[in-house]
Amino acid sequence: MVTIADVAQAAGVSISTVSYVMSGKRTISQDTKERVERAIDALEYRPHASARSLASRSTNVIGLQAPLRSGVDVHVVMEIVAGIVREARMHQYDILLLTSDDAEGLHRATRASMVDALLLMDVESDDPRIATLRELATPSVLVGLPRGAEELTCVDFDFEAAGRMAAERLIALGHRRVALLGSPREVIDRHTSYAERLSRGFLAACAEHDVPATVHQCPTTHESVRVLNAVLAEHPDVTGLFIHNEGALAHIAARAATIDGLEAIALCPSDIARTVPTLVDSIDLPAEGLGSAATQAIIALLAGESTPKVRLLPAVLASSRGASEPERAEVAGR
Amino acid sequence: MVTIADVAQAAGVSISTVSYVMSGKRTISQDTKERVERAIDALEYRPHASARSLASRSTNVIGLQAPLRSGVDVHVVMEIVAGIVREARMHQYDILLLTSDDAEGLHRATRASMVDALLLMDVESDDPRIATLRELATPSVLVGLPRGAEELTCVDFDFEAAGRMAAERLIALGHRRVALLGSPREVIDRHTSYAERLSRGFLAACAEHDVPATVHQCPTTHESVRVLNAVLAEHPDVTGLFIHNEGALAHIAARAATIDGLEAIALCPSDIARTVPTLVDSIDLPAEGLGSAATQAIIALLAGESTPKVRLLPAVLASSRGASEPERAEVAGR
DNA sequence: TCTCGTTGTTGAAGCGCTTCGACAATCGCG
DNA sequence: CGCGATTGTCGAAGCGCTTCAACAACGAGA
Repeated sequence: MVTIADVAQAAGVSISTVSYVMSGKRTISQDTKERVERAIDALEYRPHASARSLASRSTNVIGLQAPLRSGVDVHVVMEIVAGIVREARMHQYDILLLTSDDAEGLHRATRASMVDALLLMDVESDDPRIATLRELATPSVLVGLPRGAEELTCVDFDFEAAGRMAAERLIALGHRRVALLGSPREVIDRHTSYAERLSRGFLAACAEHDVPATVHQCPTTHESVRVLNAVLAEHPDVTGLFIHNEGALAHIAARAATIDGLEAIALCPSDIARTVPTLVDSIDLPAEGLGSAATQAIIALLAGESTPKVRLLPAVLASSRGASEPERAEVAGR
Repeated sequence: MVTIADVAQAAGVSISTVSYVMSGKRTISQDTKERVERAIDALEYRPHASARSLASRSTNVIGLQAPLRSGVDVHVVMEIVAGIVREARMHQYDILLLTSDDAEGLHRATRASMVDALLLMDVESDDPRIATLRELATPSVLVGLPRGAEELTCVDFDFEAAGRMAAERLIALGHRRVALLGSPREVIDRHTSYAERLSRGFLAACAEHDVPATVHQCPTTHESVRVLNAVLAEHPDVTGLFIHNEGALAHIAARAATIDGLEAIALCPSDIARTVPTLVDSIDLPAEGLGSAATQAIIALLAGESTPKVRLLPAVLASSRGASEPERAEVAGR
C-alpha cells in the first residue's frame, strides 16, 4: 500500500508538506506543490481513509437510513437515494447505509464515529428516532416533515402546494367536482406527513373555489380501480381526478381514459408520468432533487453554514397540454 | 467521547486487557472480564471505527454498487439491498453505498482502504468493472452471472431452472402453445444475463415436450398489453403465458384474465404475486434471499473459507392452486 | 525444593494521517 | 543596513486502537 511517506520520499519533501499540499491549509510554493502532485499521480496515492479520519476527527461519511421495503413508492425512494449519493460524492462524502428504522443503528454509527452526519428518510410523526437524534447531537437532516421535530432540519417536497396546484388546475380545466386518489392505508396509518399535507392543500383550494372534493385511500394494486368505480358510483358528477399513488396510477389512468369527460392529473416523477399518456397534466415529484437538496442541507450544516430549518421544494406543473411555461408554487418556510 | 483508556481506568486494568476482552484473542480471567464488560456497559463505550481499522487493517465495511435507477425491477433491487444490509449487520459488517456503475468508485474505495470487500449488482457481460475487480484483487462477489467472469464469485437466482419450471408447469396444466413475456428491450440490450438464461430454460423445456413456444420483450408499462394482443393475434392458439416483468405484470395479468382459456404464471417476489390474484401460479424470485446469499459469500471469502465460484438459488414454485408441496428445481453449479 | 510451562496481564510500538509550533529564508520598510 | 513580518518547510506529537513481547504469579512434575 502506498502511504504518505512514500509520496514524501518520492517528491523529496517531508510528510507534513505532502499533507499541506493536499489540504491546502498552508501556503506551499508552486514548485514544491507540483513535485508533490506528480508523485501522488505517479504512485496513484490515496490517503488511507481511517488514518485520515482518526487524525482529523471527521470521516467524510454520511449515515443514511432509507426505507428499503416499506412497500410504498419504491421508485421514488430509489431516486431520492440516487440523488443523495450523487450530491454527496460531489462534495467528497460517502454514504453508509444503516439498517432502516432502528434508533440503535443511529447510536452505533455515531458513537463509533463512523459518520459525520445522519440523513433520515421516511420519518413518522412520533418517530423514536427523533428523540435519539436530539440526544446524539450529531448534525442531521430529515427527508420529510414530521410534527414535533421543530429544532431539526427538514427537507421535503411541498406537498401542500402540490395539492393546491392540482385542485386549481382541475378547476381551471372546468371541473366542478373533483377527487383525490391518494396513498394506501398503510401510509396514512403510519402518520407519514406528506399524505396529510397533500390532501390539506387540495381540499383547501377546492373549498376556496366552492368546488366539492373528496379524498380517498387507494391500494397500490389493480384493486385501486374498484376505489375509482366506487367513487364514481357515489358521486357521478366527479369529472376531475388527482392521483398520487405510484402503484395505482397506471390502473386508474387506464380505467379513467375509458370514461367520457373524465380527466386525470397526477403527482409523480416525470419519467413515470411519461409512461401514462392519458394524463392531462402531471405535477413533478422531483425525487432525485429532493435527495440532492437534503444532502446539500447536511453539507451546509457540516460546514457550519446557517441553513433554514425547513426547506420545501416547490411544486411545478408539467403540463402536457401545450402550456406556455411551467407554473411554480411558492417556496414555504417556517 | 469515551475511549478505551476510559474503560481501562474504570475497570482498573490496562488498555490491552480491555482490547483482549473485546476481541477474545487472549485468555482473560472471568473476574477481569466481567469488570471490563461492566465498565463498557456503564460508559456505553463503542470502539472508534477508524482507530480500530487503522490498527487492525480491516474496516468491517463492504462496498456496494447497486443500480439505483436502471429502470428495471426497482422492487427487486430494493429487496436485494435490504437482504444485503440485514445479513451484513448480522456479521458485524456495514455497507458503504458506492456510486453505481463506475469502475472509479471501486478504485477509490479500495485504494483508500474504505472497504474490506466489494459487492456488485447489475453486472453486464462485458462490464469494465470486471477488469477493475481483477486488478484490485479485493475480495468481491457479483450478484448476477456474467460471462467471462470465471474466476470471480457469483451469486444469482437460477433463472434457467425457473424458465424450465414455468414451461413444465404450463404444460402440466394442459397448455399446448405458450409464450414468455419477458424483460424490456433495455435489459436485453445491456446483455444482462438473466433474461437470456430464463428464456433458454423456458424454450428448452418446451422443445423437449414438443410444445411450440415464443419469447417476447415487454415494455414495463401498460403498453405491454399491446404486446400481449399482438402475440394472441399472431398465435391464437397460445393459452399459457409466463410473465417476467415487474412493471407489466399487473397489466398483462388483468388483460389475460378477460380472455377465456388463457392462464398466466409469473416470476416475481411472492409479495408481488399476492397482489395479482388472477395468476394461476407463480415462481418466487427470492430477492432478499439473494442479497443474503451474496453477503454470506462475501463473508466466507473474507474469512478465508472456500466458497463455490457460482451459487444459484433454486427456483421454487409457489402454487396458488392448492398444490401439496412446493416443487424445487435443482441447484446448478459450474 | 527447584524448575518449567501455563495463565493472566501489561507496556510499548506502531497503523497512516493531521496539525501545532519552530525555524530558516526571504521580503519590505524606515 | 537592520529589524520585524511573511513565506515555505519540517519535526514531532498525537488521534484511539491492536498486538507483540515480556513478565509476574502460580501450580505441577522431577
